Amino acid sequence: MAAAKDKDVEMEILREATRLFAAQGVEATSIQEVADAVGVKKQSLLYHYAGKDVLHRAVLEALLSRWNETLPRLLRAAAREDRFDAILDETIGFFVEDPSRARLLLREALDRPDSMRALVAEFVSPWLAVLSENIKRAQEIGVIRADVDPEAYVVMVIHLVLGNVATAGTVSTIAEKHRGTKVPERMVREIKRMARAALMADVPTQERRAG
Amino acid sequence: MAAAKDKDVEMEILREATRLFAAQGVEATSIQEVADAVGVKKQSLLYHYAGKDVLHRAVLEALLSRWNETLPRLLRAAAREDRFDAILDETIGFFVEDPSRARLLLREALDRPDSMRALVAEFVSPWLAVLSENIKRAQEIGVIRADVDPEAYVVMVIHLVLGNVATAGTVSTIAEKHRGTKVPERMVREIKRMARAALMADVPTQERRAG
DNA sequence: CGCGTTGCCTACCATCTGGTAGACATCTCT
DNA sequence: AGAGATGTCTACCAGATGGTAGGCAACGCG
Repeated sequence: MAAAKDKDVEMEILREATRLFAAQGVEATSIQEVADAVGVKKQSLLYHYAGKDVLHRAVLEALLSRWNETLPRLLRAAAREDRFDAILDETIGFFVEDPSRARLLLREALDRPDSMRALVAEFVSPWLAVLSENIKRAQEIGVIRADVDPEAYVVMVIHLVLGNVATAGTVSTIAEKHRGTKVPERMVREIKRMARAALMADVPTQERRAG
Repeated sequence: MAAAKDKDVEMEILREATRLFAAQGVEATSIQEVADAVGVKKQSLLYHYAGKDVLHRAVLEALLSRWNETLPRLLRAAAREDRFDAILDETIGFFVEDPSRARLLLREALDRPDSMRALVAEFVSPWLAVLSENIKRAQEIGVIRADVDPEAYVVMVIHLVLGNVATAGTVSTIAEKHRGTKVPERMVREIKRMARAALMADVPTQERRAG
């Protein structure tokens, strides 16, 4: 048995490496640890990924290629009518689906700012450009507040999503007994509310509490 | 020379450790490295701080005690009329003054969620309670939007500040040629604008662009 | 003066790190 | 069947890590 299972092992290594790198950081995770988690000897791992840096790159590439699969859906969403909620939902969903993604990216930004900048330039900038262009056009019509700084605004939303997902159950725990690793629904709701309120000119917020 | 300089060395160690821990993470920073940065032998460092964990704790305590010095000013600010801007300015200022603080806290949240939860409970929760209480009262008067979730809102603002400061020049670079380590003024402005817009019922934003 | 304390040092150590070399076994294709 | 590729392993290594043991000079103080 090879052809089928070989890929399985590589995928498994990638999955465990992603999890551990996200949880502890790349430097703090030994390839030994990854190998153990997969249930294989370190040297077998080194056969598939020639070095730690190779594994590291592979993990990032896997993450970003997944993101690139989501991008088209985002752009399609941008064309629809309720684009704002759709885009935000897709983005939040992507990270909530696997919080390791948020943690990994945040760590990358902290640990290797330069290489992160390159990744951002390649994978985020184009998407950012489209979004902020849309915002600018909406501003001209007056649908969106004129004082919004489009690029900066998008960055803010990214920080909201990444920060909340990555540190779910830590910073967020302040407001929640729920100490799980998942992002409390309450936080997701506030992200959306805030993102919308900071953008829209007046907006009758969809749900209105009895005040 | 002893009594005076001794403290100097300890402070110096603390400063360099803070910087390095923030930049690379605790696990990824060897005490050797810290000692070199201070210009002292590793064993001398180990004389002052019996172990790496001791040094680590000391760094965190130093940071949090600085924060506790800022707290009173915040609460005083909360009593004033323009409290919103004052509080936000103080908070942003605290982290911008030394971005290591933001990075360190973010790393702690990622690396040791449990110990971070404890720190949050001790140093953030009381302050959070006061703020959200204020927000709730303002909601009753109708000064603040009724759909704001006070605790969640404060957490969001924290994430905005921490995220932006910690990863300044990385995620934020998207929108800036300015690749320095400082937080672009543009981002600070958008944080404030967003925080305010998400909170206030209508708000004539202080500066209004020609639309 | 003598004696303990303080601060910094050299020397050393067990352990773990990423990585190499090379022995097997198995699977693939002619 | 036989040759080469493929995947897993044992054995090993040089270097770095956190930490210990202990020497030694300078100082404070009786």
